[in-house]
Amino acid sequence: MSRNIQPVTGMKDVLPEDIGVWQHVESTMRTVLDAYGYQEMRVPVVEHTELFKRAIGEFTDVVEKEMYTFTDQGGDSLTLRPEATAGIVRATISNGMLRGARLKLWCQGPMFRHEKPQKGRFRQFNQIDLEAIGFAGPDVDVELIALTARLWKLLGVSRVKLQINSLGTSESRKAYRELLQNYFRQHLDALDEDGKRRLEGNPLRILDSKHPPTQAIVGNAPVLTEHLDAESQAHFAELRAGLDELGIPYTVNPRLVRGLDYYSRTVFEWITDALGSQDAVCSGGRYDGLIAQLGGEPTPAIGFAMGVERVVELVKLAGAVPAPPVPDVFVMAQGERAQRTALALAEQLRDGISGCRVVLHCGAAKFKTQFRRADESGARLALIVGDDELARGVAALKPLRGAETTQVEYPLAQLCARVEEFLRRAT
RNA sequence: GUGGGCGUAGCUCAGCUGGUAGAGCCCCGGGUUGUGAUCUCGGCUGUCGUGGGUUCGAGUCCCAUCGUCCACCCCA
Repeated sequence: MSRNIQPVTGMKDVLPEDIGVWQHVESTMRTVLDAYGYQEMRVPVVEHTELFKRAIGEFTDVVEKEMYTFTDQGGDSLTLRPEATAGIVRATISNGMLRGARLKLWCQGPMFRHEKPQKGRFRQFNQIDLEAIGFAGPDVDVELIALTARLWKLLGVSRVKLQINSLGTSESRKAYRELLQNYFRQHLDALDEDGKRRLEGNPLRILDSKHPPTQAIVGNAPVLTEHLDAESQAHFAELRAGLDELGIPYTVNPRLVRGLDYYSRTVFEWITDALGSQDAVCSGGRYDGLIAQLGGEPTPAIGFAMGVERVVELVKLAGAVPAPPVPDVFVMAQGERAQRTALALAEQLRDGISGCRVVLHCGAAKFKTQFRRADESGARLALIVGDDELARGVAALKPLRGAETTQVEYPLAQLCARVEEFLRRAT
């Protein structure tokens, strides 16, 4: 056992027993994205390290200590993407897609962050990522959130709550930041280690502290939403009005500060109480400055990322997991000649009946075992090639798991018709 | 990166205060049976996570290390 090759820490296999939920989540999401006119695109898993440093922010946790960065054989510093927005934005610039365009894009795939794994947190995890580029909002902001709300509805997920906030423009945030620093400097003794460290680096995060003495101070701290520039305030008001109109419940959380530097104005987060301490299921926001910052022509945009593993977990908890497909016909045979015949018959069924799910039990197992496998497979019909049948050039058809055990034999020429007839009767 | 719990057959676990390993399920084979349920008989699998140490002797004690789970942190 110790000699076996271990999976890499924090990287999980998705086993067949779980794949149904994944596919359900993915296909439901696809349906929703189609309904809103979003187009899929695919971008590399690896980008130049520089891209993430510039997009996410050099002094964020993600960039400072969580990236999988390596030097390739050519001496370039490359990084496994820790999030998707940077890559998408880079792609729109690289491919000359901007130029005043209105882009509604999405992509899906694995992201990588070297964190310590725990419940709902992995080093390789999947995100569905969506970006609306070229839209200043706030109408798209509302639509984007409506899209996510629709997804929860279709997936039967109810234990999620929406929080929203506005960070203002980068200028007004800078001003607020100074205000906040001044306030906390007057209450230095109430801050814990983390708080003191953040005071210079990212004072907004102190608002999120779980440290009780810090929380007490936070209560009287200046509130971000009260220090927004006028335009951002109007933007935020319209966002709220839009959500109200669509009947999407939310709470304004003035302490909601996204961890990546590029956000401005609208930020939102769907949180859950069902997954332990990793409670963010889907979150995003507006990043009006990012594209210009990465060298594209100034373009407003908004997007979000959804943690697929976490959504899958929520769907499982809600019990809304669709049943896996069941074979139509289970073919069994014993002996070399019979197995060859069975193989041919199975092909005949797949040829003759479109979409027919045929499972073959090849091998030396006895019919007793094969019947058990057939039952376990959930198949409705068994097609048996035994010695008797072989000798007479026929096969036996037998309903499975029913009370009746009548065994009927058919000339092979009529096989497809008979099977089809049976399957039709069974549904 | 910091803390705590856990690491014994494919799976779930038992193994008291140290004396070189067990149960159930699964799997394989036989019997019973209206060939697939039930029942019954038999069988297989482990360097007890890894490496050191203490001891006449360690799954059981000590140290280290790795893995895993949960929390902090951070975030999807």
